Amino acid sequence: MSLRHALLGLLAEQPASGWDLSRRFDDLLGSVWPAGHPQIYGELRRLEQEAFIEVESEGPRRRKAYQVTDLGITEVRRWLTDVEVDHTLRLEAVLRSVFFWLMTPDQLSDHLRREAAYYEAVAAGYRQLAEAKDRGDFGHGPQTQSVRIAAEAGARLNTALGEWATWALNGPTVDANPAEPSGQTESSDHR
Amino acid sequence: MSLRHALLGLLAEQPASGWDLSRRFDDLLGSVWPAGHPQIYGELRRLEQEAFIEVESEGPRRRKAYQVTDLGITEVRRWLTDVEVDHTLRLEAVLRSVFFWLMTPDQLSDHLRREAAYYEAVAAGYRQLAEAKDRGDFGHGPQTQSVRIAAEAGARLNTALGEWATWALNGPTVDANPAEPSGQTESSDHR
DNA sequence: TTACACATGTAACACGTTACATGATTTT
DNA sequence: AAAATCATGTAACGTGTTACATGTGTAA
Repeated sequence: MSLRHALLGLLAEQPASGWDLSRRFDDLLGSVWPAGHPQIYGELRRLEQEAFIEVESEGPRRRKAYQVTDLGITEVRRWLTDVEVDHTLRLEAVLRSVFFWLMTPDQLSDHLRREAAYYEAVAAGYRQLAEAKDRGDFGHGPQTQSVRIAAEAGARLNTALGEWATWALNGPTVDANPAEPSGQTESSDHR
Repeated sequence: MSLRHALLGLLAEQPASGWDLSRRFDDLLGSVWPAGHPQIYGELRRLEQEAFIEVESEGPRRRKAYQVTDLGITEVRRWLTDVEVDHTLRLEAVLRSVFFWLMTPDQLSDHLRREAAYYEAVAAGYRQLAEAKDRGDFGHGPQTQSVRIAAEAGARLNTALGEWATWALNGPTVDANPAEPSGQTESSDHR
């Protein structure tokens, strides 16, 4: 039940309509938490009923902007501090890897090359976003900083996946060294 | 619709019952693709109806072991080679980071420390598994090798997340260097 | 005036989780 | 004899996706 808290969190920044929120999910959050507009509108209706949000204004073409109530703010904060993080992750790419032995070597290397390229491109996108934030292109408010942290995750995760695909491509059996030379995390390693 | 293909893939290794498959998801795949037993039994029924699998044997306490049919093998292979990978990922931890600004500095650093510890522990587990595979504790068959690759992903991803949390803890603003200096790609997109 | 972006919603379906129910075999 | 584990399933619910439906304001 993260969607409702995500919506509350976004509304804590500034009032927004279902449309706006839908956009923000597509642009920003979509890559870690996809949400289609039907789900968003539905959740907004429920959040309003439960008094976590209220209509702030009504605009042109029947746009309705919502804002969080105090109750809503309290609720996001409670979620952030008191509710255990759900660490479940869903990664089809890794699931598939368990079945790589069913592919021919040619199919597999083709696949891995595509994957590596994909992840590197995505990682580059996040790195650009991170740099823009660091340059101050979006100000230096606390919200911007939070997004900066999220972008860092996007960069690091996709970089890791790209490197993983490349590693797998070069035949892990040939290369005898394990997952990461053991040891603790030094700052920026690899690459 | 990855569950059915995952089931076919697991059955391609060896015949197994719903119970066995449920266990393998819990132990092995659960961390990248969770599936409860009700879903598994349901999917098995459908797979049997569609002739992708068939009952191999019936054991004690009405255990039913299934095996893949040729049609089933063809279907997993088709999935692996012809169906685009769904790159959607779902990571509550990263979603939350967008709302870190709603937490007090104390709450946040406490949170990040826990997160870092969690990911490091999980990463260590995967590294152990990887080492065991490399030592040949499970033989050197192609299936083992695929699992080795999956374990590598688990190690790398969780290491990356642990490092991310540590990085975030040390105040990203203070540390001026971006996500990873390396190459810059032309105005890249992400999504 | 036509097309496009804005804006909201419903309905049907697919997927996933939790709770409940049942019973057989093995271990203590 | 009781408890634990093996083993399968149903029902209800919650979440997420796709397709469909509708209409408004703005720019070409």
